[in-house]
Amino acid sequence: MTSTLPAPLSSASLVELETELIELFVRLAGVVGLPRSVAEIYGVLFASPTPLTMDDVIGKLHLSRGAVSQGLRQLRRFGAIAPVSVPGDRRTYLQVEDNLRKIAAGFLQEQVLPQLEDWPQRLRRIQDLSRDLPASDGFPPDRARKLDRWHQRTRDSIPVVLDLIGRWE
Amino acid sequence: MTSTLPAPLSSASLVELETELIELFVRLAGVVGLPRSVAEIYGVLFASPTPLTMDDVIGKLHLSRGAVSQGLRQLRRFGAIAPVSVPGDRRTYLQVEDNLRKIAAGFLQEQVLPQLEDWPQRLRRIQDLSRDLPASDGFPPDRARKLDRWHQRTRDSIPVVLDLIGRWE
DNA sequence: CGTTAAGTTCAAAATTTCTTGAACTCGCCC
DNA sequence: GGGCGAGTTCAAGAAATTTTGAACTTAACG
Repeated sequence: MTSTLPAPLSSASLVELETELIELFVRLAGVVGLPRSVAEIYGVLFASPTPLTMDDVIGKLHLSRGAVSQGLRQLRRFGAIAPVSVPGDRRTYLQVEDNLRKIAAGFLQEQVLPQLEDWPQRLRRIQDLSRDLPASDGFPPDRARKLDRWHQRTRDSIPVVLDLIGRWE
Repeated sequence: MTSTLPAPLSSASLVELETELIELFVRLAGVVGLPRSVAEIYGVLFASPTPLTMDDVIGKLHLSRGAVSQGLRQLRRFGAIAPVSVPGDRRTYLQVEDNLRKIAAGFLQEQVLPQLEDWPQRLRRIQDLSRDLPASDGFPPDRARKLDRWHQRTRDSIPVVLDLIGRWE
């Protein structure tokens, strides 16, 4: 166990269980397009029964301080980890969130929705252009309508999916 | 409109509508981690009322023959486009699939599920390791169980999600 | 205040991923 | 069979992404 409060500066390497967990999360991260380092960090924190400091994490992985700092930021951004403070200790301890619904919701909110934000304007523009076009030149008008539906249905589905995931743990 | 049957070798560039559609799909591709070129190809095909040949696509995009060939392969692999043959014409024409359910299903099947395939073995291994570990050394056993549930729920949810999407178009 | 430790930032290096283009395969037609 | 056009492959190059590490910021403490 690493980092009791006076911080033993442990640089213990990974035990096999940690390695396996990390490998699992690395695969998962691949699916959603997150870098390996982020998965490794999450894996280390997931394997630990107690919150760890940044230096604990660095000690366990072959990653620089900078990489860990940025990885932690990403994980915090979508709520996959939470900072914990311990009175009388300057350092910030990191604790995993292991409620998948919360993580998924954060991920959607922070990494997916921003990408879909300007769809309405773009779709309107596409509708306009397709109307102004010589009908013979043939962008099929049902395609424009179809895109609209894709957008609406995507937006409508997100809460449903979150609700679905919400029934999980 | 490009490529009537005797193939006019048109190298027309993109009209604005095409540019806008492509930009839309490029964003979408970003969300699911597909390269820009794949999105561009899909955009060109989506904009066209009739199926196009590979050379039509090359003529419209700044992409080499090789890149287009590989991009088309990816799109075919998960059913986002379909090859069409025209009697008396050696070339293969490409037609978009614009049914989102089919595309999503193909994508899950080909790009996501393979990544989750070995979870059962990995999870069993993790369970074993965590049992063999000094309990004091503290991988919380509920975490191992939680991972199991993540896996089960993920598998169970895929059909539900596909069904949800299935109600769309 | 000045010192120090924790954590962040960012330009440059390393790595990974994508694209190019020329060589190759395949099947059709004469 | 030989030639040709359509399409694929893959090693090398280009581009994008990730990581490093040293300089910087911030805030706690004496």
